[in-house]
Amino acid sequence: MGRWEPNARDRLQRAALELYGSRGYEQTTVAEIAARAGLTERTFFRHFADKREVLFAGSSQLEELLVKAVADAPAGLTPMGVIMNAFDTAGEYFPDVTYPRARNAVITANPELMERELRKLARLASALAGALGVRGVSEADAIFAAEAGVLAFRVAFSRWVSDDSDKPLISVLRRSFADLQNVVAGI
Amino acid sequence: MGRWEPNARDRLQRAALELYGSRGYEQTTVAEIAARAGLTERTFFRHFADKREVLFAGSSQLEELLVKAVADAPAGLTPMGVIMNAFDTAGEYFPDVTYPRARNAVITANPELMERELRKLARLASALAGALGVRGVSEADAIFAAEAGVLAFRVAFSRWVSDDSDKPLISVLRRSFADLQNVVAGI
DNA sequence: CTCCTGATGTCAGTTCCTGTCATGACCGTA
DNA sequence: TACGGTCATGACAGGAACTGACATCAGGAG
Repeated sequence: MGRWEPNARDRLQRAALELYGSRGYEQTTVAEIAARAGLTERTFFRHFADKREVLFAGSSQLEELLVKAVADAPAGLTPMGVIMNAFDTAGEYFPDVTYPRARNAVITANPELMERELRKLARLASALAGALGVRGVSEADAIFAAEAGVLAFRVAFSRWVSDDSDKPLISVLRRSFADLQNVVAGI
Repeated sequence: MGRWEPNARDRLQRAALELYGSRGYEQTTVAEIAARAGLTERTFFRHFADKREVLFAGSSQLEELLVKAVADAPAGLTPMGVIMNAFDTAGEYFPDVTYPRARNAVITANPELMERELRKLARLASALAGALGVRGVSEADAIFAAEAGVLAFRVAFSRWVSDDSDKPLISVLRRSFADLQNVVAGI
């Protein structure tokens, strides 16, 4: 596989996160990222579709993990139960808070990066709804359960990275789902 | 106010929607939009921050309307009740489906435009959560109620523009909120 | 050793977007 | 009427994001 210096993709991701974090996203050029990784601008765009995508390489892995968890969930659960069960497994996908925290700080600091984050989460919700559909859940229920799950996850993630107490993500997630259910239930 | 040919901003919006719709967003250049409106590229960027923003001029109006509805809601309602009440008034903001339908077709056809749409909805949710906070709702409850409301609205809007029966938006909205509540309630 | 494959480099070009200065229409005032 | 101020627009230059086309170069297969 890799000839030349290996792990070009990883080096680009690392260089981008460092530069976005120190200098800011807008003040960083793709040429600078590539140079720091010992590569050229053209090679950057062979690995990542655009300047934002370099921060979102792992999102498809998370999506696959969650979709698989939905598919493998035990029978007899409600749609929302399946989703909550799936996000429990996502808690293990984020063992340490330091890297997600650094990445989150960069993303929340820039509207363009937030846009991309929201797009990835929308794609995740769509994939989860599809996986629920395979289980026989109606399209409407699947969409709402998946979107509600992503909403709870998004809030939980935000709480998790901005909290100093180093609680595990899974406990924050459970609390988040409970809060959502309570609020939505209130007429 | 307006010297020269008036309504430059409107002309730009119209030209953009037409070209995005016929030729596609990516195949349309800003210079072409400006030329169709009888203006120059530079003037386009004086009216709109970027090539996407030209489709989202009305979103701040909707936000103001909904925030005001939250602020003016009767006392004694639950957070979710306040939000549902506010979105009822939004139904009147969209009397006719034809323009929203054309706009929606353009947006859903392009990922970059979808990103901007999601950002606008996230901003709307944040504003609504803030308005709930002013009413004394806790931050957690405010965020979940606002985000859940925007979720129900998003699904309702999507159903509304893709439905041929020309049901009024408000009835689709109520159905959407009810579906969301039912699904989220299920453990 | 030679051929082939695939990752990278080089270069030209388009488009988005911005800064800067010039222009010209409208308005108020004398 | 004349004149100056204001402000939307035009004209121009330039940076940076991205893309297509072609060259190059390391290593593996034969």
